[in-house]
Amino acid sequence: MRQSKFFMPTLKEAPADAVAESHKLMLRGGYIRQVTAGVYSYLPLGFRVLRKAENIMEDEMEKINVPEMMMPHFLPATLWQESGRYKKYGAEMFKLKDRHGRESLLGPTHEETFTEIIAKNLKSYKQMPIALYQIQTKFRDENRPRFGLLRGREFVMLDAYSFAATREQLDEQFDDEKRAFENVYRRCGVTVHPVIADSGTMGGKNSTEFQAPAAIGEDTIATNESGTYAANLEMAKSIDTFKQDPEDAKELTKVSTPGCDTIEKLAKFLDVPKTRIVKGILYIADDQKVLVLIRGDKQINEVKLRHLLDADEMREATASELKEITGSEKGGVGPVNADWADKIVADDTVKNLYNVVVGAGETDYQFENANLDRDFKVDEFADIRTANEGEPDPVDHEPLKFTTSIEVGHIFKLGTYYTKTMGADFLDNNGKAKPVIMGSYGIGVTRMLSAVVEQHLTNHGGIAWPKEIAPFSIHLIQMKMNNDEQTQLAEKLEKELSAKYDVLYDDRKERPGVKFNDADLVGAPVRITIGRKAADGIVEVKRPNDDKATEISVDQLNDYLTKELG
RNA sequence: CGGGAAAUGGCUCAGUUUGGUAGAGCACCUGGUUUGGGACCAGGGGGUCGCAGGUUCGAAUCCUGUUUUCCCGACCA
Repeated sequence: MRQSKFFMPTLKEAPADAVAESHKLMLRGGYIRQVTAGVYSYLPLGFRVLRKAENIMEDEMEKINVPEMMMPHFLPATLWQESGRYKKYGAEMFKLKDRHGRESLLGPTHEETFTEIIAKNLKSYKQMPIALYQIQTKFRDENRPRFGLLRGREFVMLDAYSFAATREQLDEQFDDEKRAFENVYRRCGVTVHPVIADSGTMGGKNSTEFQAPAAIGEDTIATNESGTYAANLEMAKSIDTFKQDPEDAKELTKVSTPGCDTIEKLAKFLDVPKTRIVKGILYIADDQKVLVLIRGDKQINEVKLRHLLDADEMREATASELKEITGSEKGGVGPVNADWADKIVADDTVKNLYNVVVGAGETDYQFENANLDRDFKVDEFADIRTANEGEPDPVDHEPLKFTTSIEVGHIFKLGTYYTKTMGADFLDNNGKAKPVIMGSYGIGVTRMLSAVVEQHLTNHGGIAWPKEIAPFSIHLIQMKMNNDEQTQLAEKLEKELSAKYDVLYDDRKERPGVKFNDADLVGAPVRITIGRKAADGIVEVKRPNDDKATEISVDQLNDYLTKELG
């Protein structure tokens, strides 16, 4: 490809809107341009990278015998009403009406569509196990799109769905997909950690996210040193090392604590450690009033809490609800005489505490010396706290380390939720009808590109693309366009190398600085410069992270390229 | 959805406090000089200052509304 014909609008300065390095570089390099919030055009350079990533995915799916197909973007609401997700998905879904007033939507994901096609066309256990996938644009009306391709309202996703007659088949399919995904990430040059994840309110087991550590990730993962434990922070478990020495129960005493509406202030005012305070927070979970208790030094993890309560909708009570229901404002809410609560749940850290401070059910008042069972009751104990960095992991008891990361994939054993609700049955070998067992596997393709760039920034303000997804393998740069020897050599090399590699030949009449800076943004694994010594058959080669170029004779070029590019 | 910030030429930004009819650098066009890490000189084109009202002799600037974008948080099978 001749660069003079290649549309690659580079920018000297990044638009002020861009914050993430990957976003800035993709804008500056002319990979993408924003059309509206969370929606991007893929310019030729970006499109080449996208295509290469997709090709790798297609290759890996082919290897595990999963065929590609394509579902429509435009879907009828009826399909989603069947599964019950039309309402549940809520504001996140782009909804629209056609001229007849029929409700429709732009697909945010395709469980329903795939399940339906299986429900109608797969009838026997003999046809299973089988899996299908597509690579396709998804639409989600995100509340807050951000960081370029990281969270878009329109994005490309690979979504695969497996259909099995038995659990064993599902397990095998799951392992195949997992292996295929790991191959995809490896070939795309993304470092990922498979972590234990939340499978959401639709259920599902073995929920595994592929998390790519990066500076601008939206998630936090907790890992241990030896790699035996890795979990999304919203699911991470840790061991609580705090132990309070047993004490005799003292008399319950009400004390005034003016203005103490946080644990911080309260601990200071009463001069007690936070571990001697139990905080109470009111949650509204599917219209139930749930008082949640946790030791003062810990934070509630709402994902764990939601799982415990098995709630579809759950939120913290508003300030006015709090006052109305408990009679106290923030800080004074506690479990003693909390008859208003439909349920009281507590984190495990609330066990084995003696003479603690709890809210007295009255603004600015606390009880001291409260004791479990004597002064208040708990309906259920569970781990509902957020793990802290440095706490021992639950497997090998090593300190947990937190890392921000990008969720570039999510796989899990979906089970029979969709097949049951949508009637996807098959006959087993006894002629008995059973629901098909599903698995669901997704890669955020465009998001993954952000992750690749975040993980491959160079010291020179450019990108070092992994060779398999680099937009070009070789960037051939001619220094002086009016030098015949250089032109001859460049055109010869362009022709020869193009037979084996993707070559971008910079034939523009630009100054060297301009060409080199653009080359840093293109980020090809090998840059070949044709300059002064062209007549002697000597060129220069450089990789994105090399500080200097190396002179090499044209005869040696093939060996060098084979070594670098294969 | 809650909080914050911003919108002036393709990009980065100044001008807004104190109203007087729009500017710089980069980019672009022409000519010339240059040519190994975003050149220099000269000349030139391009903006009804997000939009709509209002105040005023006069609004980028003041007021009201509105739209859009970004950041933090919540949300995100």
